[in-house]
This record gives sequence, structure tokens and C-alpha cells, in this order.
Amino acid sequence: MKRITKISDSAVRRLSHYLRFLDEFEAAGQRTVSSGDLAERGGITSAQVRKDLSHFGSFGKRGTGYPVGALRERIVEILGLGRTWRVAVVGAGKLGAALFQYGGFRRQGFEVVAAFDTDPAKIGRRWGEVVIDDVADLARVVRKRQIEIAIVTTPAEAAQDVADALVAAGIAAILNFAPRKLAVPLEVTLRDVSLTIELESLTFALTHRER
Amino acid sequence: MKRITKISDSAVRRLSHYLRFLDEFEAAGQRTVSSGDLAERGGITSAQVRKDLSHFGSFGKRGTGYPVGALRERIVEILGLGRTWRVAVVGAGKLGAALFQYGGFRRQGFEVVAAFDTDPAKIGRRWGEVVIDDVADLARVVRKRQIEIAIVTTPAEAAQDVADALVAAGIAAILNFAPRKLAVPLEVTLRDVSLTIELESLTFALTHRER
DNA sequence: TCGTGTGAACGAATTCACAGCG
DNA sequence: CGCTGTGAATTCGTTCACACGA
Repeated sequence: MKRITKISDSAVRRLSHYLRFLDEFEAAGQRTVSSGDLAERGGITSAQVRKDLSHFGSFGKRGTGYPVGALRERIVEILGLGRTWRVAVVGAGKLGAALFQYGGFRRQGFEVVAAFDTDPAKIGRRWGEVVIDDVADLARVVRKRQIEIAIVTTPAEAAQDVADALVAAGIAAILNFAPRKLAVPLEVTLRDVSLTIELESLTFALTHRER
Repeated sequence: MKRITKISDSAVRRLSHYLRFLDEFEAAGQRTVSSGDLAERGGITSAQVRKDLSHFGSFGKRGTGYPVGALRERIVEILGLGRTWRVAVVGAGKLGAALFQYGGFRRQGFEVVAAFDTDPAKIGRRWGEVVIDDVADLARVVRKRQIEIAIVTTPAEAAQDVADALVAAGIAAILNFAPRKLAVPLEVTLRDVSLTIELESLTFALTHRER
């Protein structure tokens, strides 16, 4: 197997897409897929698909394509999905609740084992099995439950403090929905999701469309 | 003013970031910012900032930097935020509700003027001023209220049908939260936000960290 | 002098195009 | 023959480095 050195972020995201497509092909009973099949689904070129996959070795059969099941398993492994990941949701507002209850979650191996808020009215309430804890207890709980990934859905003002507490508790990765640029040390993986930025990239596109 | 030809998607997103930073600098009473100031906030290089801004003309003063207010206004204009945009939320579940109530929204010039669902229990309910309509009426309502942007928060299974209806109704842009790749014609601007893909890019990073 | 604006150099990612294997 | 795997060519984005203006 090839040594994984530097894979671009966009290539990794494409792997996630391929995974969805493979599920669909598998569900449809297809045993093999060509790079062209996957490319068509993803709206990209077949060369792109082959290049992406070739970074991780070669499992395609020339003249035939890739075996759906095996390729799927391989991508699951590459993405690190062959295990469950323990997740905390920090900020038990509407967005936190929406993400928590999202089913695809559990199915992909993400297990939300803690939720936090500062609102006394929310602390102690339950989301299914999970009791909402006080953010003040964050470090203790994160450590005790060996949580590796945190999803931050607090208001902007609280986000950096929460991030600091998470870092202090030894979190490995943060997925940040708060509209604020977070400062975290390099060893903590950070990803931002911003509704505002997505919308603004839409309005930019709409404003500067072909003329 | 310079002709806007091809600006990379990442450059546009950085403009959104600069806008946030400028708000902060303005709130702090700072009258001018240098590319270095902005770069520091964004964790990028000053050359990147200057290059990004230079695509749209030059308003910096050498030796001084950029006037905060004027630059802010300019970026607002570039991103197409100098007007309000009429938005519909399709899918009145928890996620739709969370996005709807997000305040930063209105402040940035996005006005949610319609919400849709298929659930009879939800249709007719109100979100503030907005009455939840039946998805069956989508085309009519989108046209009548001159909605340009749709935020799709339906389950994956329903997303493509909704997208088709939106396209038929003449929507200009779709922000898709459903975990499904949508097919839309080229003239419709589409952007995907996927919790799953973000999480998987995190687990990839965690799995392949420095060794 | 300081910091912008920008061509030139560089580096990264995508696409091309084809040899080679099933 | 069909489709993979991959170097080579190309395109695209970022960084460098410096001339020039405030």
C-alpha cells in the first residue's frame, strides 16, 4: 500500500462523496464501478477520480473498473471511519439539537456522548440518553468520556472560551458552527462551517453572473 | 474599477472573512487597517490579502493601509450585500428552524420570507411572521414572493424533488444541507453544506496525523 | 519610511494522453 | 477492446520581492 503523504483537502472531501455514491451503487446491486461512473455522479472528470484513488493504492481492474464493496471498505478505512468516534455537542440551542438528532450521524460511526450548555434551564435536561451538562464541567466530562471531537454551536461570544476549554481538556478536533474565527493550537484540527459565508458566496456568484 | 473576471472561490470566502474582521476593527474604533492587520486575524499572509483586494481595484493608501469604513462598504458591494435577498427555507424541521431563527441572517440582508414542509402537522404553523406552506405550493409562492435563494433542509430522499421544483420556479441559488448531491442546471448556483463531509474530513485528519 | 499593488516565481491541483494489463 | 494508473503538461492559486506613492 502506498504511503499517504499529502492529500489535498478537496481530494479528501471527494472521497466522502465517492463513499455516498458507492452506497448508492451498492444499493442498486451494481458490483463494479468505473471511474467514469463515479465521475458522472460527482460532476467531475474520470481522471480526477482515478487520481484520487491512486493515492491510496490500486484496486481497479483494467477494462472492468473497481469492485464496489471493496472500494467502499477501502475508503471507509482511509477516512478513518472503521471505528466509532466520541463526539460532544457544545451549545444546546436549536442548532445543537438539530445536529444531535441528525440520524446519519450514528450510522457513520459518530456517537454523541455529551452535550453542554450554560443555561441553567437546559442543564440537566436530556437528549435521548444524553444529559445536558454545564459547560463548567466540560473539561472533566470530555476527559472522562474520552471525547475526541467537539461540535461547537454556541453564540459567537462564547465560542473562543469554549474552544480554550476544549483544548485544555485535550480535544483532538473541533467542528465550529459559531460565526467566529477560533484560535486553537496546531495539533487541534479545526474546521469551520459558516452559514453566512456560504450565503455570501452565493450572493457573490449571483451578483457577478455571466454578463 | 477593474473588470471582475475570475475570482477563486477561496478568495470570495476570504472576502467574507475580511468583512467580519473589518466590523471588529470598526467597532474597536480603528480608522485604517493594513493588509498585515487583516492577515493576522485571518491567519494568512499579507500578500494574500493585498492580492485578494487588488482584484477589485485599489483603495489602499501606501504607507497607511486601507480606510476601514470604505473598504467595508466596498466588500459589501462586491459580495452583493448592498441589498436584501429574499430567501425560502424548504424543510421546517429542527435544522430549518435553527437556521431560520439565526439572527445574523437578517442583519446581513437576508430576509426569510417563506418556509415549506410536507408535514400537515407543520403546514400552517408560524415562524414569527412566516407561515409554513405546503411544498406543493412551492413554485407558486417562490414566484409570487420573488424568492431568489432557497435553503434546503429536507431529508435526503426529498431533496432532489424539491430542487427540481425550485428550479422550475426559477430560483437563482440553492444552499443545500441535505446529504445528497443535487442535480441542477448550470444557471442555478448551488452550494452544499454537509455535516458528514466535514466530520469525515476531521476523522481523516485525525487518522493520518503526523507520525 | 511604511505598506500597497503587482509582475514574476513558485507550488499545488487538475487535466491530458497514453502505455499497459485484464 | 475497455478502463486503470500515471508521468507530463497545464491550469490555477499563493507567495515572493520590489518599485513606487503617500
